This record gives sequence, C-alpha cells and structure tokens, in this order.
Amino acid sequence: MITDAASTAKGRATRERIVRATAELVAERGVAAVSLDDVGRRARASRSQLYHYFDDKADLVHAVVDATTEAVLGAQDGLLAHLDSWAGIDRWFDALVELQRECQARGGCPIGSLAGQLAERDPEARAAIAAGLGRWEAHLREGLTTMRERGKLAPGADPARLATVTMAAIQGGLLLTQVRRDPQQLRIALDGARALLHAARPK
Amino acid sequence: MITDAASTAKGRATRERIVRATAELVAERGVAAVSLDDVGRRARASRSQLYHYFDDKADLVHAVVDATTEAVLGAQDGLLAHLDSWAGIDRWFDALVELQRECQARGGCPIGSLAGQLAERDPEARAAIAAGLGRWEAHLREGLTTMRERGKLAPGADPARLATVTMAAIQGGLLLTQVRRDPQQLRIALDGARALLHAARPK
DNA sequence: CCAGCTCTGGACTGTCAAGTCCAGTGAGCC
DNA sequence: GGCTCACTGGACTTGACAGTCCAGAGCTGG
Repeated sequence: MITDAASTAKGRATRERIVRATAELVAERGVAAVSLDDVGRRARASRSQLYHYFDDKADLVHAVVDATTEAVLGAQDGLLAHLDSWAGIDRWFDALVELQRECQARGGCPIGSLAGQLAERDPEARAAIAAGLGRWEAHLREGLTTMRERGKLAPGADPARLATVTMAAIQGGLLLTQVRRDPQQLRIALDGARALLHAARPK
Repeated sequence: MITDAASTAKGRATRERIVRATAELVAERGVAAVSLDDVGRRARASRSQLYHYFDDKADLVHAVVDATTEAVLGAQDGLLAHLDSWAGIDRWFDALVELQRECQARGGCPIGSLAGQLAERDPEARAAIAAGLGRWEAHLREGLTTMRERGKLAPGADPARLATVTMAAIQGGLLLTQVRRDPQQLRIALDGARALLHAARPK
C-alpha cells in the first residue's frame, strides 16, 4: 500500500512482470486460486521480490485490479474515442462480440469477473473496480452527449441512463456468454442495447 | 457425487442444515473463503458428518449451487408464474429492485455471483448454473410467448431474444448495483429492459 | 433385547499457503 | 578499488486447510 519501491529500470521491469503474471493467473483461475508461489514461478521472481514490491497479497491484488482496468480500457482505446456516432458504437459492439468469439466465450469480462470475486471481500478493490467501470461508462456517456448536441439523439434523451443501461447489457451479456459458452448471448444483449439507443433518436 | 446417503429423517435434516449453512457462508464470503471448519461450526456438524454426506468440498459446492438456484427461483415463485402480463412483469421488476434495497445492494445475484466464481473453475458447476439461469429465463420466455398469443406482443416479436436481453439486464444491473452499492443501477437497467419489451407491442 | 445399520464426534495427517528473515549480488558513484 | 543501496535468492516459521480414521452413540426391525 505504501510501498511502490522501484527506483531502477530493472526494479520497475520486475514489478511489472509480477503484476502481469498475477493478472494472467487471476484471469485463468480466479483470485483465490492463485498462490504467491504460482506468481513467482510465472514471473520468474522469488518470494522476497514479491514482498519487496508489495506489502502482501491484497496489495498485489489491488495492483492487478488497476492493471486490469488499464488493460481493458487500453484494449478498446481506438474504439472508445469514437462513441459519438452510430457507426462508432456499432464498431465497438462488434469488437466486443468478436473478442468473445476469439476467446471461445471463456473468462467473461476481466473487470466484471474481478467484481464478482472481490466486491464483498475487499472494499478497496470494490472501489477501484467501480472507478474502472465508471471510466468505461464515461466514454459512452460523453459520446452520447456529443451525439445529442449534434442532433443525433433527441433533446430529451438521457445519456447517463442510456450509458448505464448499455453497461448493464455488456456485463450481463458477458456473464451469460461465459456461463453458456456462447458469444451469441452477448450479441443478443448488445442488439437490445442498440435498439434502446436508436429509440432515443429524434423523431 | 455418488453419495446421497440420508435414509433417515435425522440424516436428511443434518444434510440440509449443512447445505444451508454452506450456502449462507458462500453468499457472505465467496466459495474460496469458506472452509469446512466454518461450515461445521455454522451447521453444528462435525467433520465426519460433512464427509458422510458429501464426497468432498466440490461435491458440497455442487449441492450449494443446486440449493441456491432452487432458493432464487423459489423466492420469486409467486412472481415468475405471472410473467404473462405487463402488470406481472412490472411487479417482478419492482420486487427485484426492492430486494436489492433491502440487502443494501450487497451480494448481487446469488446465481450470478456463483457463476463468476465457478464458471472457469468447475465445469460441472458451470453447467448447473447455466441450467438454473435457463429455468429462470424460461419462465419469462413462456410468459412472453403467452402474451404474443394473446396479442399483447407483435406477431413478429421474438420471446426468446427478449427473454435473453432481459436476463442480461438483470444480471448486468445486479453487477453494477453490487459494485456501486446502489440499487438504482438495477432500476435503470430494468427500465431499459421494460422499454425494450414495450417496443415489441403490436402497433 | 440384540444385531446391524445410520449417523456422529473429534483427533490425526499431510500438504500447501502466506509471510519472515538474512545473507548475499551487482550496478552506479566517489 | 571499495561503498552503498536497490534488488535478489531461498530457506524457514507458522498456521490453516482438506481429507482420513476409528471408536462409539442411537435408532430400528426382528
């Protein structure tokens, strides 16, 4: 929590290797099923290195939460910047579905998955996850606000509510996709969200 | 898995006490954070009783999955039978939101929560969860089908897709509610689902 | 009343995990 | 060359957990 020690390039590289390895393992197996020995093996780092860079496992998990939200938002970087047009939104939705097809509907949403595992166990992590989801949602909300300004959405449309509904469709769709091992579930949920957004077009 | 031994009333009572205690603990802390000692304490049952009724922890968890899906569906019993009218659907949605308000937006959906924890770790549990969600969704699908037959939905409406979208809204809304500790998130998601269903009314 | 079972209590074992400790190593600086 | 300090290796301690074992309690049917 206090430690962030990594004043040399080598130290920073080691720290990052540890976080990335942990994030991978967490995505594969879940937080509880990852031991520090596992992390050490995958990151080629010894026990003392872990405790050199992190206070304890919880501290490491927090770093993973941050890294994961960065990774998820980063992976959509090109898309999230263009949520101010119908084409941009469609491209975004298509990319999300494509991603699930590629990973054979495994893993769900990295953030949503962490949420389910940590929300009731680690208040600090919950807050970090909420913040990450908030940033994600903000991109859409801002895109929709721009669209309303440009007359592509009705003046009475509420970008905040529409963005929230869309986030719920994404997370719910991903959960169904994961449980049913069927990317089509996300497609259906997003088609619904799309219809809802279109319904907010000006008459 | 094979064991189901409980041939006396007392035995059945003990078994049920164990499952219920485990389900409670799992809901409070998550699967990984529950030890068999915890279960024993809460259920007032000794180690050997656990292993008398269940093969191992995984077997017990499977029983919890089943019990939880039964409990979730059971809790909505009166409501799920009347999803063939707009009023019935509204009552159902209202009840879901009210439930989240009561529990202070903690815990999310018991089934969805299990899904996030087990989907990638326990194929058998994933299948059981999928089946549970399927039964849930089926109630709505059947209600919507009835409504279409009665002319309350357009002939072209697709009850299966509408039911899936609604389930996604519920699960996604619950996840946002849990992460943000705000029941209003579910309300917004369900309002969206409601609008989508209404859009499928005959012209 | 006894034989046979279901069911129960709790001690025991082996394993594995988190976290500690200290003796280093090696790159930059004087 | 030697000093310093960030960084590293791995053995060690402590505790908790899943799963085993066996002796015994208590019901039940004959």
